[in-house]
Amino acid sequence: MRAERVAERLRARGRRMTVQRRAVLAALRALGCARDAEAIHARARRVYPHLGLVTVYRTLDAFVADGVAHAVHLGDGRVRYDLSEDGAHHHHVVCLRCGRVARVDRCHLPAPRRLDLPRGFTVTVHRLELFGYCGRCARRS
Amino acid sequence: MRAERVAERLRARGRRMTVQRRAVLAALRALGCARDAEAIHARARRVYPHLGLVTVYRTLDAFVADGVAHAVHLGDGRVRYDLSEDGAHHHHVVCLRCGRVARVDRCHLPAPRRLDLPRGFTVTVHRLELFGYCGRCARRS
DNA sequence: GGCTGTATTGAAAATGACTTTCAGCTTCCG
DNA sequence: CGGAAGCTGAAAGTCATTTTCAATACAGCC
Repeated sequence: MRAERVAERLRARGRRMTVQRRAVLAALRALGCARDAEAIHARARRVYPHLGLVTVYRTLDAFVADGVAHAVHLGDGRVRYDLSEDGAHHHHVVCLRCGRVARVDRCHLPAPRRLDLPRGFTVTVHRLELFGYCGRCARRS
Repeated sequence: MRAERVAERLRARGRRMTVQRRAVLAALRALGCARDAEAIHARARRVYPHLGLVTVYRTLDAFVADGVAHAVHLGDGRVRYDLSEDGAHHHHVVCLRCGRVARVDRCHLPAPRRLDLPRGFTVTVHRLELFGYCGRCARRS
């Protein structure tokens, strides 16, 4: 998603596009897969060195609320973020040894109506995270 | 899993069974689906009122390490726990409105070899969480 | 049934990932 | 351009969880 497209989305919700937010956007784009606020902060500072970590948190919240990014929860107590790409819902595989995270592009979950859910429940979103070993770590262990 | 079976598992790893751990085990059994440390603490105190929250955290860690319980991550910044039942791997559905959590018993994920993973990756575990609305909340919104 | 080495416990303090507060600054609608 | 409303950074605050530490209690061994 280009900066101007993101700016539009933000404005549509009464938010503003700022230098800081552009820096965070650039960092998200540059880093790629599921990075946490600190990594994003560090990277964004290359573009805008005065950027505060607090601003990164606030920007990421805004991005998620407006559908520009989405949060990834790997269960290690910190939230990671991915830029939303149009239509491409995806998941992640995490190496249990080195922590590397990679994308899994196709979503293999059966349609919600085919899951046998407890009575009454309707499913609108799901999260799937895979854990295992990357090639390099598998060879070593 | 009965208390004595749990005691064996703990001892097999050089750990001990204590009154406190029995209380946590009873609480896990009584509460059922995916409850957090605080809820478990509150419940376990009915049996052993002096029980400290710290002990609950430590006990849950031990249980998870020894396969007596497992952690459930719903992405709200606190970890929940389920007692392990023999063989029954399951997932959860969470109501986005009232927060109710229910079990989804069958696991619908294709076999790992049928997932197209990034090259080199091997998957050993996965986590799947579903989100949507329970019958009561769906009716109201 | 005691002894004893070591795991376990609870209280208090520490940690770490966020969140809030607040005064000053910046966007952007008009 | 003007100014209301959104944003920013620093410092302080939350909150779930972890660590520290001295006292206690399991459990294998006489």
